[in-house]
Amino acid sequence: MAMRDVHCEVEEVGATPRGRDHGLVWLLGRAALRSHQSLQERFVRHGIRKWHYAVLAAVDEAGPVTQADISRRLSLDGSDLVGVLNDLVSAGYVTRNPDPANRRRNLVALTEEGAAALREFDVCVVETEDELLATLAPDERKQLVSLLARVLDAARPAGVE
Amino acid sequence: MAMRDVHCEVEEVGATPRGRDHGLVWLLGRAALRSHQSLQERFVRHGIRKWHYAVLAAVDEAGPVTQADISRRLSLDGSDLVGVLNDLVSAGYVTRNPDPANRRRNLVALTEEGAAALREFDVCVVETEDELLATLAPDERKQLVSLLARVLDAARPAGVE
DNA sequence: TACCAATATTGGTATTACCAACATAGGGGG
DNA sequence: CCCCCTATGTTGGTAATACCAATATTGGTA
Repeated sequence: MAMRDVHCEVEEVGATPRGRDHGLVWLLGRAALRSHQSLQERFVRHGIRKWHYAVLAAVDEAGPVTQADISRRLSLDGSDLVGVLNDLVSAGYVTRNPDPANRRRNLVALTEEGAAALREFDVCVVETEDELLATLAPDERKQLVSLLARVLDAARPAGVE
Repeated sequence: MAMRDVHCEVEEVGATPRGRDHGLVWLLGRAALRSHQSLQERFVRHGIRKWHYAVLAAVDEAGPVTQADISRRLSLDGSDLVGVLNDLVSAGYVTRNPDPANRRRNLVALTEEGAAALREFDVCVVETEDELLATLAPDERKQLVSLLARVLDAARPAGVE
């Protein structure tokens, strides 16, 4: 890795954050990593990963949708969605059929088994969140979620949903 | 991927979270991803990635330290640290010399250039955090950081630092 | 001395996010 | 109607990350 020479003058920065350990980006990254691992640990017992759950939930909430819709809604690359759907179809959790109105599109719909499985998987999410937020009071949980949602809205590129 | 059959009875779960979009794990993951990308975008102009910054900061704060110390302090795998240090040594940002007191260990120390570069890189972090937290009031920023730190402390396996 | 633990290093793997290319199909303007 | 442009789904590849296994060297210790 070729590191570029540092040539800028920096004598008046003064904004050096004392306690770099507590930077927001750092904390976000570690918290996300741990929560993700904790959730995946539960999902793996059901043979799924987080995107399987996210796609199931999206199809459940939006009714029969096209893959492009799911992709946009979840900010999941279309090519990655294909693999996830292959798994979900194999498991019998969703159906994927061409849209008769527009034969480019596939309509993805939740099956009975998919709906039942989704309720199972929801438990994993609830358990993980309870574990993570065990030390927080209920109003603090709401505060954290609210603050994170606002950060995400601000960081969103341009009016995506 | 072989998905296990869902056989458990779920009739009394009732904890299905309405608004799955707003689950903590989901929000954490997306926020971390976006903030990480925003930071990396700035770091890449200096030819570094986040671990280079983290290691530089750790060496700066802890004085000359062994690689094992850095590894534990940052929860960074020792093998990954080797590569990061190779880059930092090549760039002249740190020195890595055997500890005369214990020849298994390497002592990593910040150079003048490393210290100057670190101050440069700090600007990237400050800019990224300002961008992410632009919509939050100062006390909300502190609240978010505080809540995240508490979540992380709770999720920490066992007395690490 | 002989065994065990710590350290640094090499190499490999799995996951994730993303990108490029492509074939197919729709829609719209000439 | 034909041509162009876009949207869609699909395949394949890449970079970064996190982690794990094996090893050589060294320290400490029973």
